[in-house]
Amino acid sequence: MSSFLSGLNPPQHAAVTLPPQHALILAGAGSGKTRVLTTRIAWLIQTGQAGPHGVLAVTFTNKAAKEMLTRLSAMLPINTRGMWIGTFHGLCNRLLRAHHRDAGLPQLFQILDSADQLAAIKRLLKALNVDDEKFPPRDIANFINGQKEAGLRPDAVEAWDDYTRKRVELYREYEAQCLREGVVDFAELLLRAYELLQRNEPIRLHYQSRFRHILVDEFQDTNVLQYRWLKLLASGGASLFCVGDDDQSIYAFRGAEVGNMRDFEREFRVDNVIRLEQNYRSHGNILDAANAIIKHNAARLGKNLWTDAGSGEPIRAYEAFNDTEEARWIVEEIKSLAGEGLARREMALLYRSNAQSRVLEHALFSAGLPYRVYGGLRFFERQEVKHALAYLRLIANPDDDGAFLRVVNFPARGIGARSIEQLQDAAKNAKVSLYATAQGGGKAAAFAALVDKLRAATEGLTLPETVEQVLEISGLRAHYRTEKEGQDRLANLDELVNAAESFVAEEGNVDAEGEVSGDLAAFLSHASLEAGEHQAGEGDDALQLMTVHSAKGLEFDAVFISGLEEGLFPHENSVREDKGLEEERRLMYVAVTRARKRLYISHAQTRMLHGQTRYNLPSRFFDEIPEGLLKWLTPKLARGHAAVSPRGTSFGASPGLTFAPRRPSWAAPPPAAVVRRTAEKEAGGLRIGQNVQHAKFGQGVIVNAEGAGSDARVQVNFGREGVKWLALSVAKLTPV
DNA sequence: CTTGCTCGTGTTTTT
DNA sequence: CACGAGCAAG
Repeated sequence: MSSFLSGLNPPQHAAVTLPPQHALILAGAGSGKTRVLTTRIAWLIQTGQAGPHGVLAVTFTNKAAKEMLTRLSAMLPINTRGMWIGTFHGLCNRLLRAHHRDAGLPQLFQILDSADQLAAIKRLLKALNVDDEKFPPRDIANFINGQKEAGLRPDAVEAWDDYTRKRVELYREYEAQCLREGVVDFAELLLRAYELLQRNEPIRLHYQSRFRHILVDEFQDTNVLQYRWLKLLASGGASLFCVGDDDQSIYAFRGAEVGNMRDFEREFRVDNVIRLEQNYRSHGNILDAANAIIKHNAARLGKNLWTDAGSGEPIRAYEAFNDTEEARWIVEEIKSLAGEGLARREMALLYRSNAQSRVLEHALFSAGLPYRVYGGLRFFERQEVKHALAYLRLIANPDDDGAFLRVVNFPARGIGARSIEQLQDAAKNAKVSLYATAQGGGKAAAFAALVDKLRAATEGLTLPETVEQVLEISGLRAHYRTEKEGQDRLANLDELVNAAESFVAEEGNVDAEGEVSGDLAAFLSHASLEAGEHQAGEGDDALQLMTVHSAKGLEFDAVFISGLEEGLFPHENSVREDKGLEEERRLMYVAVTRARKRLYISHAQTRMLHGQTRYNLPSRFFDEIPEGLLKWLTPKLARGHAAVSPRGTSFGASPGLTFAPRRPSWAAPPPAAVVRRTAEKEAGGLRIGQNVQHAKFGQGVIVNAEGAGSDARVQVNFGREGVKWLALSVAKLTPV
């Protein structure tokens, strides 16, 4: 019958053609998860079991949602416009726009991204005279988001100590401020949409009877509130089809609850748990390594990936002297892969944290290798773009104090800190917005008039024209034209006009009503929710750089995982938390399973971090990969626990001897300054950077030293055992 | 009011 | 190192 069913393997076929009922699909990496999801939707529609508008499909990223829509329209001759396929945040936004009155929101409410939220909290603390040392804005933001993700409003939060009571009070004040200004943050989108459905029976019944089939992608990433949201929608008799992989749960830090998978199975009495374990992506060695790594985790639902592809190449491992040298090696390997005919866009360079991209980018840039960085500062997060958006937000909603403050004096128009403070006091007393207060008089009145002028001048214009007018009238263009480093910023402002153009041109973005104000609101939502992955050069053949987190869901022929060091990956902050290490390991699992044919893993002995040199041990993840799968490209130095150094002198035979630098012959010599610094820190014959063995703590690396003679002490980083100060006269340290 | 400087502090991952 | 906050001079 349907051609799109052919080619599915038995479990995939079973999942796609399951009769309408609750189902949990445990889909391993590369097992055809997205294909199953989209084919399921196509099958439901083609067999007449559902109409396009009776399906709700939820993803976590815009990329995944877009992918699903693309594949769906390739399979079925239907118009996917108007189908409810999107991210949790996107769908909730849609829901709240449609029912803004019932949700208690202004029609043109604005969405705060995390940076906007942080700024709003800082502003709140200042207004309430709260000490931001005692209550760091970041912590407050985390606290508020955490409560919202658990579905708790301030009244519902239990506070047992003064500190928490104060934070709850701030939460309450923050809510009031947001409501006053007509803005909502990310978590608020979800909570408010949930409450709307919960409290408003007609609306709830409407959507419950409309969506008979609810499909969820990356179910392991759902938080408590998202799961409740799904349950609420499904409680009218719809069937919930959840696809997930507990081994790829890497968002616990932002509230994701893997336990939702077990809860779902129990609460919905799911008797259809289907496992997709055949991997179509990676060669055998890569898959074996991934399986071996994830086996070290205790809390798993259990699943073992297999492939009928050959074992392929071994995994290449490399030990670099420092981060720069690691980057240099990666560049060489990439050049040679390109020489073999591999496209650059099929190669990815992954790292644990964004800060690591600098060194790598530098090396790539010097080598003239085209590359593209994902994440980092995105288009809609750039300051000049945010300024422009702030003006647009003020047109849509002049009560948006956050937007007001951002641009009231940008470009500079003589409204300084003092005037703003007065304005804020007046606004607070009158309980109105800054814009309303500004209309009173003074220099600020000129700004309020500017906002009015913008609104009048853009009345009836199309969205791109509106943006164009705002850039001119606000003086942003003029400002950046005079600034010497303003060329890139000007280009970005032009790009914003383009973005508005393509936004309008894109199918489904313009509502049937077609009002400009509606367009503007939709565009601003788009800017907040989709911070702008569409960057220039998307189609170019460029090497892909990104964090492991943002690599989830992607695949490449060749993958480099860099910076595999204790403290970095696994990250030191995670090792302290009890469930943290398992999440790091899942992260490693995700990283490894991105590779189709070639996998390269590397670490550096020393690395610059926070402006100082850090000495890290190789990551434990090296040890968790069976040796037979690895091919070390560097001599086996002091690696692993039983390693024996090929060079150097036995400490016991000649105590007090200064050892030869551990720097291998193939590495470039360190700069003179480093040598000098090293010499200064010499103590008891051991050097900073020296690897040592301790009877109890195992292997470590000396990171600091002080004293001399019998008082000599060294500080040793034992990796997972921690960093310790040891007296040389007492501790037995053997160089390795 | 603006600009430019110093100082101190700090980063895991993101919809 | 790099950014933000805080302060002194134009």
